[in-house]
Amino acid sequence: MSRTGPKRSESIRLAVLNAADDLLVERGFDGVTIEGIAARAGVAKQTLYRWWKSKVDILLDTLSGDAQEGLTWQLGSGPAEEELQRQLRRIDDFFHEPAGQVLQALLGHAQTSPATARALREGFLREQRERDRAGLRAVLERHTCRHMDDEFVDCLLDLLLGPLYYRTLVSDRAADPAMLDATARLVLDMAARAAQDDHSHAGATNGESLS
Amino acid sequence: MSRTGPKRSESIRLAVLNAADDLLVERGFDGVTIEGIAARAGVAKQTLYRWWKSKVDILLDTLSGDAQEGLTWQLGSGPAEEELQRQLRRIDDFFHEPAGQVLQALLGHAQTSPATARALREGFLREQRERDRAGLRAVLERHTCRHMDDEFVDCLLDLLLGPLYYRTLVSDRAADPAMLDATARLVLDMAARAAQDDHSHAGATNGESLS
Amino acid sequence: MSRTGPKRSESIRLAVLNAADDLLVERGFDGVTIEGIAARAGVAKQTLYRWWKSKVDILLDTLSGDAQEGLTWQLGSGPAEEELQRQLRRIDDFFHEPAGQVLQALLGHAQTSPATARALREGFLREQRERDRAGLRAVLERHTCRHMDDEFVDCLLDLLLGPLYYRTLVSDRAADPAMLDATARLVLDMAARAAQDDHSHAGATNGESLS
Amino acid sequence: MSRTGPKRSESIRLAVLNAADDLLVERGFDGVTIEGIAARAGVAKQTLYRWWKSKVDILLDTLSGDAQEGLTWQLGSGPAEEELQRQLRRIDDFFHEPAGQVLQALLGHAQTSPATARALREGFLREQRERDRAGLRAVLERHTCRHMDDEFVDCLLDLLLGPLYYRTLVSDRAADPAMLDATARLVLDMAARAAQDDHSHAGATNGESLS
DNA sequence: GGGTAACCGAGACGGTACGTCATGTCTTCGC
DNA sequence: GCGAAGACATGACGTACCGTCTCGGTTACCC
Repeated sequence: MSRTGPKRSESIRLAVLNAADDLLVERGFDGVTIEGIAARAGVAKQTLYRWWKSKVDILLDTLSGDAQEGLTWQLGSGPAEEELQRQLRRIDDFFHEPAGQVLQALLGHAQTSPATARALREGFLREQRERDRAGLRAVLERHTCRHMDDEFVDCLLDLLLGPLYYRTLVSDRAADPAMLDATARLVLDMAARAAQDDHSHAGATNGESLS
Repeated sequence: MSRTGPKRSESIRLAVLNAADDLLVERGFDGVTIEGIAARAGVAKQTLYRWWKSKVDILLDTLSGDAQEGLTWQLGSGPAEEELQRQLRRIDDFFHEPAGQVLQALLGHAQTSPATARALREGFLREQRERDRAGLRAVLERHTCRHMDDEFVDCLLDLLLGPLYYRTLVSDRAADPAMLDATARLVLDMAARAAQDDHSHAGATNGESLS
Repeated sequence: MSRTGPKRSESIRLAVLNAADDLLVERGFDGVTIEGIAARAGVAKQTLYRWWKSKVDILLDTLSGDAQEGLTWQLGSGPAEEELQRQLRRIDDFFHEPAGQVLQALLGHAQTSPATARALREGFLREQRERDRAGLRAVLERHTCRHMDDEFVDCLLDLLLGPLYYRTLVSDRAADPAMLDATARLVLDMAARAAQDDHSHAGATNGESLS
Repeated sequence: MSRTGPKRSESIRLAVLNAADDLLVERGFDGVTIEGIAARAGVAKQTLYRWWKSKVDILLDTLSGDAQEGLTWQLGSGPAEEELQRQLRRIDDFFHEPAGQVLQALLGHAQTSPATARALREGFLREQRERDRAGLRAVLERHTCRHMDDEFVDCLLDLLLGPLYYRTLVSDRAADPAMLDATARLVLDMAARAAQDDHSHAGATNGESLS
């Protein structure tokens, strides 16, 4: 006894996501309004409220489509250091694309909106963390010929991504290629060192392996 | 031709800053409104507009007073590693205080407001960077017995602070003490390595010294 | 070339009329909405639009069924004055029944909606006027033993019903029995007087017979 | 400790009342919307909500200014019958003026809105009743040389005005001059008769004097 | 009995107006 | 003449219905 009646219009969904995206790029986060999206998408406000809880919800929806590809690890066969550097540059580039600006705006809003923070972290950021973990692990394991457990990879990810995000979100100084390269190298060094320590205590916890 | 009449009331200024601070903690950034501040401070809206350009301007004003102390380097005589770790923990703690929440909120708003970004960076963040640079340089120079030029210290600062800010702003996972310690150690390692390289090419640029 | 398929459901029609009636009594005219009727009757909006043009149309439909009986003249064999008084009280009672509230609401709406006014007058009110005319004429002719022409009866009807409707629609003071009785008596007096005049000029127009 | 700040703008008040009046005449009661009034008066919605509770409240406000004059008794020195007839015609004319349409619309709305009904009756209608009572009493007392108590005059007012209002609100047949004249005469007759009865029982109640 | 209409519930959709809230400017008055 | 109180135009908010439309599912008639 499934429900009857017309089905949700996919074309409307896309029009809305595009309108939101466009407005964000053109006018910034505060320039994105429900009324503006509705007007630009040629859609009734009620239609927005029917399918999304808020404008943040709409922007989150644009992320799932657009951001994935821009942040995916494209692994090659080069040296580990190059691979990491390449990925850092991809992330840096991503923040200059529309999808990246959406992410940046949402990260900004998340600082003051617990609901946004929660939604972002449990949704996009969790998935992205998984992609990043897999990507970094692949690089590290090929580099060190060792298995890396999740906690350790997570920690290295923080070290790897932290400086780049810091510059992007806090300093807004263009991410310095040299600094990115240094970051990549430090992380590899640390992984290598940990791998050596691994001979004796394989199952070492994150905390111990760092000390 | 100096102006006459009553002078700006300092007590009003403080009442306003406190009201803004309180509202931010209680209701978040969007809960801070000009009208709300005026009502809570028992002050007319026009008085706010007379002395501040916007609510962001008010919050920036609270930073200058409150945030400085919370983020100042309190140098001791311990090993460099401990000094850095201590400072990282201080920063981490700071973000849980009201002043830290103001900074976090402003950083968030800066993601989508160029005006806020500019004001924040040219004001508070620039000064804070100077304090951080001086603090870190002092630790490093005592540790390595070498002079460090600004660009290099800046780069190390990004590496030192990046992961902590990343966790705070992006992941919101409580900053892991082990990770903070690892960060501190990596930065010291890198500084030490650079100091050794320094024998031959003292004036090396940032980029070269990292390669 | 007769059509095929299921026929209009009478049970739905009744459910709709009842729902409309109930809503009107419970929530007043503005509380009667197409959506509300549909929901309460367990019916799709489209079904309403298929059979009725508007909510006013629905309410008009309830009148034809319910109001007729409440306003019918039940002639007895008593003195004319009592007959008229009885009928005035029946009308007064009617306005306190649900059907009477529907009529009152529609009369109200008709003040500002030409379409409603037209529909009401060409439908229910015209029929009611005919019933009233027949009823009053019967009473008067038995009382005066004279034929009354339509125009004169209509005029007397206005005099008879006017004060009651005025109180109901304008003053909302409970219709005073004494006033109703006085009204009835005045109308009879006037009819009697007109009947005397009638000896000489039988075909006198309404206007003349009143002067 | 009186309040300070700018005072309510009278020009805005008038602009609003005029806009409401105009819209009512042009587009009918449902065509009068808060947004429409605001737009036409060149005023913010908030300003309307500041001073009036609803659009009905605005229309009620227009009545106090405009309707008074149109419905005032202008007593002359002619025979009582002429005086009453003249007043009835004035009322009839009034309903074709804008102010009369406002009253008609509000009377209509009052049928289904207890709040409107209450406001209208406790405000405009009560005052109008007092004017009418004074006017009719003046005519009757000059005519009969007797004092009339309020209840009796009220009752005669219902008889006098009822047919006219009935035609206006219910039938919408143009008010027939002959009928108006007959109404006036009947009321005078009744007053005269009551005046004769008055010799014996001066303080008779309304009910008794009618029986 | 199988088409073939129409009926019917459900509800998506573009709209209009609602009443509320905060904005930033302007005006008035009291100290 | 400063500063409070607050009126004002503006514009987005989220809600409620409007009237139209598109779906499936279900009758009921007709061949």
